[in-house]
Amino acid sequence: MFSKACEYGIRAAVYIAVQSLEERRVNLKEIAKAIESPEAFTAKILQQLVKSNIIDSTKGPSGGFEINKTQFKQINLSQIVSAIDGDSIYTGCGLGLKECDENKPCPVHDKFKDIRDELRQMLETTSIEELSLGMKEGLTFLKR
Amino acid sequence: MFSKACEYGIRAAVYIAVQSLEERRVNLKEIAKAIESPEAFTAKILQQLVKSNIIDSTKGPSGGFEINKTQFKQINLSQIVSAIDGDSIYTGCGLGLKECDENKPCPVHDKFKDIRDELRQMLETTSIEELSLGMKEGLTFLKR
DNA sequence: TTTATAACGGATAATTTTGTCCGAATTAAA
DNA sequence: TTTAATTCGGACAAAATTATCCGTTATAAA
Repeated sequence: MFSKACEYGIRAAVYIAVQSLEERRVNLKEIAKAIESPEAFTAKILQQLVKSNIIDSTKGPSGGFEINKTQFKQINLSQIVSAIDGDSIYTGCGLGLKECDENKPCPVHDKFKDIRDELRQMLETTSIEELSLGMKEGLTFLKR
Repeated sequence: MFSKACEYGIRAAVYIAVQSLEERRVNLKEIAKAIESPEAFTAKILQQLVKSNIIDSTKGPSGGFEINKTQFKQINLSQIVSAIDGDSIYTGCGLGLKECDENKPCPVHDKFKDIRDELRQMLETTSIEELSLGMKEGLTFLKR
């Protein structure tokens, strides 16, 4: 469904969010360990999230990553996915055709449209806040 | 969503089905041209479909690929996807966790489950027959 | 029986994605 | 002011996926 980079990106964002709830800024090493991801690769992904203004970063000692609490409700999965994988998941044809729309649909166009609309709906309505609360309550997990 | 190989595989299967409706057996060259796919790569994918008993092949002059009409109703998208991409699309965790289930769910487990169940439902209930009929009527397309 | 056609199978190559390394820039703490 | 911690950025490497090549096998037609 998503690229590996995107999976790591979502996991990292959720972890950062959970820690930000407690006013904790976290660094790369801690994040990679917490979500069991390759450190250097995760660094690249975090940089993308910083550039997309989804997370904030601070250099130097006691630096690291955090999410501004005022944005908690506004950041959703859709933004993270778009930042990392682009929006091909929404716009691309299910069978890989370059040109596929209502006028010239592929054989599965309508059926895929339904599924993708629901996926989009889900990603857009799932906030980072919601996900971090589930984590905080110990109901969900980010590794294994 | 699917791998490129899987996209080509579905397109090829639909094309073969449409031609089989008219009792036409088609060869690799024709298929690759019709669906605008790389010939040699498509050959590999067709071999997978043959091994999975989704399509039939015949060697030699006037040989090629076809789909047994008696199977038209039984072959669905789910079988093609499973044959090429495996069933990770059904079973894998949306965030890439090795271990993710009701007992130890990732933060998006439930939401993804809903989407994937619908995807599965769609793939399982969409037959190759249905798709080939849309093509035959000139309503859907396999290239561009 | 010979020949040409087409799928099959294995090796190899190109491209993309995933992952690593390392030095530069920044900045808080000593 | 110096040092150490940390992100940032670019180059590089490994792995996976996509794609090609070419000889082998089977078989229909000549």
